[in-house]
Order: sequence, then C-alpha cells, then structure tokens
Amino acid sequence: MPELPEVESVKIGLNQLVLGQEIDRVQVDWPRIIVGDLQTFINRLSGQKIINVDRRGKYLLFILSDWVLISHLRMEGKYLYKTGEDLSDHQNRHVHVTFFMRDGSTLLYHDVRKFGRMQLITPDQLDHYFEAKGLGPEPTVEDFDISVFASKLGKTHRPIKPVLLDQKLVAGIGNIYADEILFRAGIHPNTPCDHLNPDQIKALHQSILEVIHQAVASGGSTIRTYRNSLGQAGKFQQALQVYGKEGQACPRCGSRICKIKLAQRGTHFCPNCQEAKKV
DNA sequence: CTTGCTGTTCGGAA
DNA sequence: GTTCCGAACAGCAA
Repeated sequence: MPELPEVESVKIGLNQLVLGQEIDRVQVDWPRIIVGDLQTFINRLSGQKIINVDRRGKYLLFILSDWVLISHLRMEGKYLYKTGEDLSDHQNRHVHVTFFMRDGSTLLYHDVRKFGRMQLITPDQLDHYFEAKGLGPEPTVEDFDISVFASKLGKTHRPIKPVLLDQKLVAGIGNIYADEILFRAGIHPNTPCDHLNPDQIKALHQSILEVIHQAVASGGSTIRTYRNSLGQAGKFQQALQVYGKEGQACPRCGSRICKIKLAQRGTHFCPNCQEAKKV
C-alpha cells in the first residue's frame, strides 16, 4: 500500500495517538515480520517509552527511550490503536504484532499479506542503516538537489520508471506516484535516463516535488485498502490522472490511457502526452 | 476451479 | 551494471 505520502499520514496519526506511551510487553504472532532475533526484539521493547514517530522514505521510525523501531509497511501494513476497553480487532487474524501499553491501551500491527518488516536498531546506527541501503534524499526542496539528480540520471541507460522506484536517486516514490509524476512531466516511462534532456530533468524534478507534496497534503491515496492509523482514507486518489485509468481519456489531450508492463510493474501513461523520445 | 493481478523489497541467476 | 524472475503472502476479479 504505502508510498511516502501514506507513510507520512500514518506517522502524523501515530504521533497523535501513542506519543509518551510506555510499552509493557509485545506479542508477535508471525515471527517473520521481525528482522533479527525474536526474543531479543521482544525483551528490548519492554519498558520502552515512545518519544516520537518519524519517517524516512517509506520507513516508519518509532523513536524509543533506547532504541529505534524501524517499521516498513510494504504492501498492506497498518497500525490500529485501541484504548483499554476496546478489544475489537484483538482476535483479527491479520494482526501479527501487538504492543500492550502500560495504561492498558494497545497498538496493533495489521498486515494481510505479511510482507511488512520491523527491526530494532540503536539511534546511532540510524544513518548507517539508510546509507547501507543506498536510500536517496527525501523529495523535498531542502534535500532533493537537481544537479545531483541530473548527474546520476546521466550515468544510467535504464528506463526512468524503474529508476524512480528503486529509492536510490530519491526516496519514497512507489508505483502510483511514479506513473503520476511521469505523466505530469510528460515523460514516457520507458525513456532511458541518459536520454533525458535538461528541460525534461527539470520537469521531472519539479513533478516529483509537486506530486509528493500534494499527495502528502491530501493524506495519501486510498486505492484498495489503505487507511492511516486513525482509520481515515486518503484523498489524493481523486487527483490521480493516469494510475488505474487504463482506457479512460487523458485529462490533458483526451487520448486513451495505456497500461503496459514495465520492469514487472503495471505502468500507466498517455501515449500522446508521454511520447517516447526518439533515439 | 484456475489464473492473474495488487501500493514493496530482496536476492539470485543470466 | 542490468534485467528478469521468484519469493515472501492473501484476497479479489475474471
């Protein structure tokens, strides 16, 4: 489910719900969710206080007294917060990790496909963790430098879409926003990166900043099942122009939106507005 | 019933 | 270095 805007919305919701809560104990019903030793994970979380909830790319970061809990929601991970009296969803078969708080409330991790992952690291390992993954800059005006972006694009002949997805040139873009960004920039998803001219790179950089910013402001997109931790759907799906619009009229020129498979991912684009650049 | 599709990431093989 | 494929899973549509 979640790309950067959805994770950001989850982060904001969690900060309203669990800030200052102290974890009493943790129950894990699907051990594969946890990276590293399960018992160590459980032991270390007992007694930890939630100082803050942060985000880097699509990674959710629970800043605890002594540890950082890194949580990746992958396709369908969700957090549900329940007060002490509210036992709904405790028996839900898709709840795989339960955080029992000292005040009796609970934080449930719900993940239908069980693809999500959680890992504990120390605060001083945080920078190294993301550096080791090669995670690119946040798509913000402050962090996302166009000259660095242009330089890296010029070094690869790969099609632009999978490059946007691989998190290394810029963090947080997933399949939905990649298609929307390329449509707004008027660039065909199959265009080799080293064929993009300076105007196209400028348009692409600008589209990345704008689409992600607008999606964050809209609380993300709810395509099938996404909800933030307050149970709210996103609103940006109403602003989508090509994703999931196969066969519909392009909002700019009226051509029919195409859907192809590119790097094993469904890819939507307008064959007229995003014509492949001649090589 | 079967097949193919889905918002992600990782690792192995060609 | 790049690309393809499968794996990790469950549910839904055709």
